[in-house]
Amino acid sequence: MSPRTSKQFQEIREEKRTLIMDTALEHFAREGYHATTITHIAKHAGISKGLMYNYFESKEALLKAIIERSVKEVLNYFDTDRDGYLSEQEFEFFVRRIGVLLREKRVFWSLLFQILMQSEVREHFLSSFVGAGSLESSGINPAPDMPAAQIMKVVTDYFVRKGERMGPGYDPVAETKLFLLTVKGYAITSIYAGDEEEAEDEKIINRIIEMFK
Amino acid sequence: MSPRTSKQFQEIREEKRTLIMDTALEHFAREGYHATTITHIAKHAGISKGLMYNYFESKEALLKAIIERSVKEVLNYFDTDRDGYLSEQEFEFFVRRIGVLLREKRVFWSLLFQILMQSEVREHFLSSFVGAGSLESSGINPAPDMPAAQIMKVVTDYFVRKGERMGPGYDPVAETKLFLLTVKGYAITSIYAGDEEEAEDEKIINRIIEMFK
Amino acid sequence: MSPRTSKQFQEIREEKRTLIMDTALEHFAREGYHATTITHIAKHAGISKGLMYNYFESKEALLKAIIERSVKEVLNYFDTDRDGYLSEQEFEFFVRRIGVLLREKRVFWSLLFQILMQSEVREHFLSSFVGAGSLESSGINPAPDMPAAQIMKVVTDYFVRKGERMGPGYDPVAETKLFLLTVKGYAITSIYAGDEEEAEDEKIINRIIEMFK
Amino acid sequence: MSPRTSKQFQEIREEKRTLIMDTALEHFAREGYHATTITHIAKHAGISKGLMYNYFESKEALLKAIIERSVKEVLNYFDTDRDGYLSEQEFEFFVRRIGVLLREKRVFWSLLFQILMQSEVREHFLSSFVGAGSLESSGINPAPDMPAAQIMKVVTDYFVRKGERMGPGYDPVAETKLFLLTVKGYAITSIYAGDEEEAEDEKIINRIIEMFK
DNA sequence: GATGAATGAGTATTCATTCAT
DNA sequence: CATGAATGAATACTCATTCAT
Repeated sequence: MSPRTSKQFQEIREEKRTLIMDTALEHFAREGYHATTITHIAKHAGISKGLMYNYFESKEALLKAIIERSVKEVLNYFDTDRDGYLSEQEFEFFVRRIGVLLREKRVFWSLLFQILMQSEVREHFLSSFVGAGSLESSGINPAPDMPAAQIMKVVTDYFVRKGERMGPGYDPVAETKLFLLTVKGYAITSIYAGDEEEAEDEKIINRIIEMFK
Repeated sequence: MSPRTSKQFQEIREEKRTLIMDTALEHFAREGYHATTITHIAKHAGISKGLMYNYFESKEALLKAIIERSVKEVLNYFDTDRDGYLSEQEFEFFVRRIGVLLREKRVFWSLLFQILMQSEVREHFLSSFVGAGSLESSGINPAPDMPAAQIMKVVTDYFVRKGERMGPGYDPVAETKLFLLTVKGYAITSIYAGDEEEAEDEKIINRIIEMFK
Repeated sequence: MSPRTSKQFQEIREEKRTLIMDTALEHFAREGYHATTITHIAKHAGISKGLMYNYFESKEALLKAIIERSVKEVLNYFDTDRDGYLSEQEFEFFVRRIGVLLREKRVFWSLLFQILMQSEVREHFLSSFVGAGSLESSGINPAPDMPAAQIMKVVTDYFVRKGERMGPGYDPVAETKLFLLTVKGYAITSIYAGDEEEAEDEKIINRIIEMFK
Repeated sequence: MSPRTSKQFQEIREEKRTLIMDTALEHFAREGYHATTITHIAKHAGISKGLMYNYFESKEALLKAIIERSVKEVLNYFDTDRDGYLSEQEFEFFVRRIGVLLREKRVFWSLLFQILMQSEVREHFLSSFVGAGSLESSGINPAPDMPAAQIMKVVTDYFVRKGERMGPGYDPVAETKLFLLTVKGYAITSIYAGDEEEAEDEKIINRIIEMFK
């Protein structure tokens, strides 16, 4: 009988927001952003279309919120590396973590790649939180203020240092690019592989570590 | 003034068909399939909407035709390898050819990847001419009747043979997967890289060859 | 701490009702009835949407209440004239009072005119308390039971009497119409004029009085 | 069998455009802009909703087109006065013409007034072709480049000249304002009067001319 | 063959209103 | 009394597709 406290309201909002985002992510990833209708999302989330708009200003805003959330989570995942230095041992750990991350957030990555593939959409959407060009191009000196760019820098530095160790025959720039490209390849392979193939993944990760450590 | 022969008609038809497909490909790739309207394509191709439907049954049919055509071209490109055997020298040639192919048909690949990323769409569209799962999964024993599958087989065989050469420490299955994944990573990197970065591509290709030859 | 008396409750209710109506009037007038949302009103009145419906059955009912209240106030303003007779001196006073009234309730008049301009809406809304056609048409013999109609009658009578004084060249019906029309013109000019122009209003009022006295 | 010529297409477009605008004007005026739905307009115009958007970019664009067209027609109506001088005889003619104009385009005026009454909407819509403030405020020296402003100037000049004729007791500014206000009053009275009352209009016009000539 | 007007099913979005708490 | 989450009917707008000419 007594009215809901503002804390209760807060909780309801948070829960429902998450529910909507999770549902939407799933469908955006599977059917594509355009092909997924708000009606569809609402139905699968068990709410009315109208309510969606109580939580998100628009379909695009919903997409942005999803990406923003996941990017934040991913970056948090790498927070331990923020000392800006990657030792050989840490490098191995780093690569393995990428593997875990890909498996754990498969649906999100699927969506993210999809979006990155549309040149028109890319800038409009991602520049703000990923740092334009940091993930998709192989450019090496990215703007240092973006979290994603920081990770990039850490990797680059690792290969530069390795270059010092390896002598003049070693090209750190090319090696960085090759590593990044391999990671991307691993990523899309991993994202779209059926679950039954996962078992063997370990071997591939080991080989990648072996190659670039 | 004299009435055109039916052969001339045929040629005009073929030209216009190509024009439409080229225009559509460009826009599908840049703005995405859904975001591209028939009106837009028709306008940029310099024809009327109605005529579009004279050449293609539907928007989907147009997309299918585009993919079909390009897949055919790509496969023709590898026709020399149809003897089913890839020598070490041929392997190097094979990898370089992939690089060329990616650069030459960037727009198409951009579109293809986009489509492959949508799990729902993938099966519906591609199973027919690429062979389900052949490009996107790393599965190794594909159906042998598909042209894409044949290329796959050639590659697999190459690594099996290399395995025999390398001794028991060498895992051909893992190595094949690693190679495919590297190629994919190279592909998406190459497709979405700006033109200014192309210059350095050669080094990467060389490194890949070195790694897997 | 002691429980509020029912009288206090009543007062609170009345105050809140007034607050809602004032807020709504402001927004209805400025942005238009349709463009103003309940959410907007509630937010600006500092209450919840739900509470709004505790005080008013519907958006339309709110509008009706606003108009009703203002019409009542306006008519009260003219209560002194209810003796049904307008002397020459009283006429001057009457016209000046119209000027004051327009300035004091600008926002309401703005809303009222807006509503009166929609033929479809007019009858539906206003017939009940203003008397159909009394304000917007120049018809001269209105239904005598409506307060607005009574004012109309007083004015008409004034001009009839003036006609007796002025002789056969004078047409009281036309003169009444001209007067009403002038008042209307003055009204919309006054309502929509910027505040800086108000200063000169006095001259206009004087000229109107001069013309019709 | 042969395809339509571009001239035929032109004609079809022109006709349908007019049909849509006429239908929409009618409904906008009667029910108000917001309350009139596109579906409603389309149904009454005997076309599909979709076609509406083939001719007008949006509901708002439709409204703008309607106003633009009518304003143009109205201004053309006064084109003869463009010599910038209004003699006494011409003044009489001018006033009568206003009367005719109001009767002939009643529906449009009804719509225009409605829009002018919403302060929020006014500037957004009308500034461009009417000249901001020229019709609704009584300011006297309007920007001289707007057609509506030119008419305004002609009127103002008329009263200034009359002031010279009338001597120091005559205030041309006040008189201009009074005239404009009377015209506005006449306008709204005329627009919203039923047809049966039109007959008597002549007398009023005569009185207005008498008063201001 | 060629055109673009016309259709209509579908899509995102809005908003008055209800109701559990 | 008070809240704001939830609903759903309505609305503007889009676009692949058809078809008369």
